Amino acid sequence: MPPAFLRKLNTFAVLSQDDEQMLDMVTSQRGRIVAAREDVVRIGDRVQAINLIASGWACRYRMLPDGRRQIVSLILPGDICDLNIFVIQRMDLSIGAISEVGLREISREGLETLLTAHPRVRQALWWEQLVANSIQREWTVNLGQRTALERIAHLFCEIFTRLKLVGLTDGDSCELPLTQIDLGEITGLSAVHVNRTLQELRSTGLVVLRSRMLTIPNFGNLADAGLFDPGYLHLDHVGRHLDATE
Amino acid sequence: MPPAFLRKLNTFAVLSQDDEQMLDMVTSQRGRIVAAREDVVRIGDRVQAINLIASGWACRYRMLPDGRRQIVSLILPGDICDLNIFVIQRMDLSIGAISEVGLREISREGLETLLTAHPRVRQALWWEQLVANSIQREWTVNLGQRTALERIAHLFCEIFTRLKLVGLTDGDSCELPLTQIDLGEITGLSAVHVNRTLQELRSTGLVVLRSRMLTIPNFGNLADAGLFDPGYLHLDHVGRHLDATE
DNA sequence: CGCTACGTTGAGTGGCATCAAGCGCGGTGG
DNA sequence: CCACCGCGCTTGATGCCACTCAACGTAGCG
Repeated sequence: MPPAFLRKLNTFAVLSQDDEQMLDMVTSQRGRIVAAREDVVRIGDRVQAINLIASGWACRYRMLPDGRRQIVSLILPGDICDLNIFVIQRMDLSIGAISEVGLREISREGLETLLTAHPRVRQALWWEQLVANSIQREWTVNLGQRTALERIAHLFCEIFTRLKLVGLTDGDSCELPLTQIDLGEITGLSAVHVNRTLQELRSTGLVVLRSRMLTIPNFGNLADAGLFDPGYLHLDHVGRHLDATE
Repeated sequence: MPPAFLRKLNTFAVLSQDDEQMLDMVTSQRGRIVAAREDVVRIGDRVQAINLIASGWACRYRMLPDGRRQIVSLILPGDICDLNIFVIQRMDLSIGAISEVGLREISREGLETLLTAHPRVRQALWWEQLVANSIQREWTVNLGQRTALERIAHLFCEIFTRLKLVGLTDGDSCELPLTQIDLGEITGLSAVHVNRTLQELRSTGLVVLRSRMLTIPNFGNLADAGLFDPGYLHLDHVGRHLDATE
């Protein structure tokens, strides 16, 4: 199976073999492993390279002075940690590993080559950014307007859909390395209330959740419960060539 | 006084006279006026050009099927409605005018000229985007972690700071064309509770609010109340040349 | 086998929503 | 000119959703 990020970019533009080779070269120069619950980069760090998540889950988060913590976005396999970070000197928030994370680093020169000499890759990367922004806005809606149950249902729908895009689902199941505390910091709820809401989702058969594995027996039902409309993920754009692989 | 957007871009990069002339040309080709409470663009609309807000306030918002509405971001004078929208066919959310809005349209060709032939403008536009993303994340924190009073205090600090950047403050005052309903749809609170929270902010002297005018007698106090840390607005980057104008 | 992290459960509380009514003001038309 | 209306602001009463505090269960692990 192709790596997640290739699979993902390929859905946003039809890449040539040449494009893919260049991508492979640029992303296989340097990498590292970050243990679960460690920081990938910390707020204030000097920006060296762009990190691409090859495996594992990470998140962007911000702390308030009194210790409250908000996870502002999830970074799943194939996702890039902020392209536009190159115009910045220092990180303006921290990125933490949720599970063990495998990183690939993209150097400034490598990125510039991609952007200038590979227009289809450039297009795909623009899409990546656009979708990331759109997700960020949807989270605003989630936190501002939805009830606890809707928030969690919506989150699960989003996660499942994003993982499916990069081939990390298995039937109606996928991994879910988030603790209930994590879920609370994503949805703006207390861990206790997350627990009770999960029980409700379970008892109504909307989700099955055990040993870090999420199963969604009927996606439509969960989507209804979470008012999930996948439009903001812009899957409608997904490349024509997918017809061949699906 | 220079137009807001020029003033803003100039804080993100030092523009030459040539840069400014080109910007002026590109943005003065076409424009339109949108009345208060009308939509600037509607979800599903075909994307024609990039809109730049020359005057007035607008907002991006999303509706839920049952009528709930969330304002996901404020667009103030000098702000651009999504650069990366050119890779999209149709708008994925609506933009509404809060007060009467004066728009300038940037054509695809005009934008491409700017991005390729004017590196400093390109840099400034990247910054614009980066800051917009950062603001979006901060709103996630606001909705997820802060109390009603903190949310509104934080919002006021952000608005005042952003307006100050483009020269639209007057001492410790600025315009605030938002209704309490708008404030509720921004902060995820009911209009009734916004009202009561505003009274609390007023009675403690943190803000003065009357006839669409916001006054912040002591910015530090309000910032403390809202846990406002301006780092996410990246003002520290603001150009060296500002020394001359301030 | 104790430690730690995570999950679960119960009781009590409170922040914010909802419902409802009234007020003030500017706009509009008879 | 004034009655009328609509919109936004204000206030009170009531209730619920979600928080806090606290205790206990459970599983992985050194």
